[in-house]
Amino acid sequence: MDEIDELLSIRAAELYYEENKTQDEIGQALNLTRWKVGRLLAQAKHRGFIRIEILHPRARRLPIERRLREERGLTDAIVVSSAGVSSAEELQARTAQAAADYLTALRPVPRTLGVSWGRTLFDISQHLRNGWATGVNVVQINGGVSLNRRAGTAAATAVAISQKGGGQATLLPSPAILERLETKHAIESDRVVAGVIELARSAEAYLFSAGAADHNSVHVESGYLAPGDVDLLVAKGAVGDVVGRYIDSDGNIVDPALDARTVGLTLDEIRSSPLAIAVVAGPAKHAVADAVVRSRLCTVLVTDESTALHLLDG
Amino acid sequence: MDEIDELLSIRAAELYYEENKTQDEIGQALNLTRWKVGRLLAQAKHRGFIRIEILHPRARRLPIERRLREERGLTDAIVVSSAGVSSAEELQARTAQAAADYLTALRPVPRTLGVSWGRTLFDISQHLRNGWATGVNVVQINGGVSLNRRAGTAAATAVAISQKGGGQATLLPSPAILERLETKHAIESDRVVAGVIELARSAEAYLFSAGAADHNSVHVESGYLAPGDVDLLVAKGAVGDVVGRYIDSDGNIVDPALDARTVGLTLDEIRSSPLAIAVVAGPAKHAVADAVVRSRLCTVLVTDESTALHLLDG
DNA sequence: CGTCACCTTGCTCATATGAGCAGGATCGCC
DNA sequence: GGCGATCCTGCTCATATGAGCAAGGTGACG
Repeated sequence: MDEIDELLSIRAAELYYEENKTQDEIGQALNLTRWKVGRLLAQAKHRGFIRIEILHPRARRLPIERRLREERGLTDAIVVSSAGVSSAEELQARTAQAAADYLTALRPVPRTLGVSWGRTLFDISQHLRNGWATGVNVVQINGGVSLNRRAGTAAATAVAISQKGGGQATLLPSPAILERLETKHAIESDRVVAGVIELARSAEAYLFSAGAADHNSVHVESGYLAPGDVDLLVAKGAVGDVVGRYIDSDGNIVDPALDARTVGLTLDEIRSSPLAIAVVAGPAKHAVADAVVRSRLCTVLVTDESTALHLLDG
Repeated sequence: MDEIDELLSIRAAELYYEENKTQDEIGQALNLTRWKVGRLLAQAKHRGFIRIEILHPRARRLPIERRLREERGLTDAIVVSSAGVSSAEELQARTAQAAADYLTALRPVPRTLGVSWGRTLFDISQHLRNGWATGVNVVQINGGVSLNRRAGTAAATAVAISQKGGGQATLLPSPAILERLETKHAIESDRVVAGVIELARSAEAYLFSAGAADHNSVHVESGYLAPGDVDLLVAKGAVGDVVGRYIDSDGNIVDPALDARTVGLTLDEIRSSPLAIAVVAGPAKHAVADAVVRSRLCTVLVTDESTALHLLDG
């Protein structure tokens, strides 16, 4: 295609897309046959001169979703558009909304849904509509009795999801991480706790997010880890955590001793589930998202466009 | 349009624009008739959810051009797209290219073209192709013997335009601004200078740019004005200059005394021309561009998208 | 509860567009 | 300059889309 044709294809595109002329009219205006105009427009599209964006908070990027499914072996992928996003909060909100939409549309409806907790999960619970399902019971899959004043968001999350879904919530009455291994064993042998974990193991689906390994982590905020602890984990290769368990870029546990003191389902238990929905968004979580997908921790990923593109780059 | 339809229109748009499905296929996928799908897509477009951009250095914004013609009374307007522009230089280059294109396509071909000088005009001269016209003579319309080492760009500009257009250049051998009024009168009464100005008055078309009233001005760079002089002009309301004459936002001469010492056509002489092409681009020139268009100094404007939108906002 | 105005829906029909093909131009190669 | 391969052009025909219309549904109001 020479320069003259390239220019013509731009003129044609202007008339077609901005002025809503027919290819025939454009042909008359530019002294071309309408077939030539059609070919010029096809060329312009093919060469990437035409960009079509859908500007809407609920817009998704289907081609990227397909690539994620095909190239990264996911059962399903939901990628929200970043077009026109102004703030990180907006991106988070869009992703949470998309996750809520996905849950709502999920068939068959899981009778029991295992959930983690955190900012993302809380947002999802808030975006779910009342009556999004009927009879969906929720069970926590990792410890989450918070040590600080924001105590209760973990519980509130599970309760909101279950109530809006017309079911019951079963909370895991345990801290996320215990200081001593013995305490962890003791708690796990508690009849109630053991029962909840057993129920969690039998859940038909899991819904969880991932945290970045930095000082903004909910584990730091909740007091389970000190900022210095996180630094140590990062030094050992941690990129983030899933259900409280810190992993490296290959999805392996970074610190087995710490992991042994963490209450909840193991990563392998989640990995073996036929339906594990991970919701991960934001630039800070690119690395964890990659680890989660690489190590097949999830079968379904809900994320934003730029995170998705990051996954596909690798 | 309720929320459910809005969402459907987004889903439909994704399938239509990103997945290239037919409206019929979309209908099957979403359980709608194809007519409903067509209406949803029309709604999505109408509501501004669909943005189509032409990404190309030569792309223009025809709807904005039309608005400029209709709302600001221009004979013609050329607006280059800002989509995908990374640097100010790129914007300047695009605009210069568009101006060169406009000149090349201009019919009837002007026998004599009056030009000003400056960075923009130089860029235009460089973007013109050899043989862009045959027999176009060029005459300078304002003084421009530069006082510094970059002397010669003014002359080079006029010569390049005329040579590539198969004609002769007539230079105005005078400084842009003189220090004393008497000197200005003396120069103007010089037979050669008077002849050139007479020729300039008879030009069939004018091509000029406008400068912002700031320290980057070519007048400062060339030594005709000191930075402090510009500050004074700004204090008097100057927004920029056209052919060396500083104007306020209404297009009026800001400093009559200074203006009297400026050699070249007057603004009214340019204003009375049936074809006066102004080329003005860049955020710094929004104010001058507005003054130029408001005071009808030009009949044709070549500019960039954001400047054009600025003009239409007022 | 009836009536009317308005909006939505699913259609028919005209138009716009894309696929595929045959003839003709263009180019490299000898 | 001859020859074949390739690309380009303008066509026919099938398909996709938008305009306009009549029927049905909805809601406001008496």
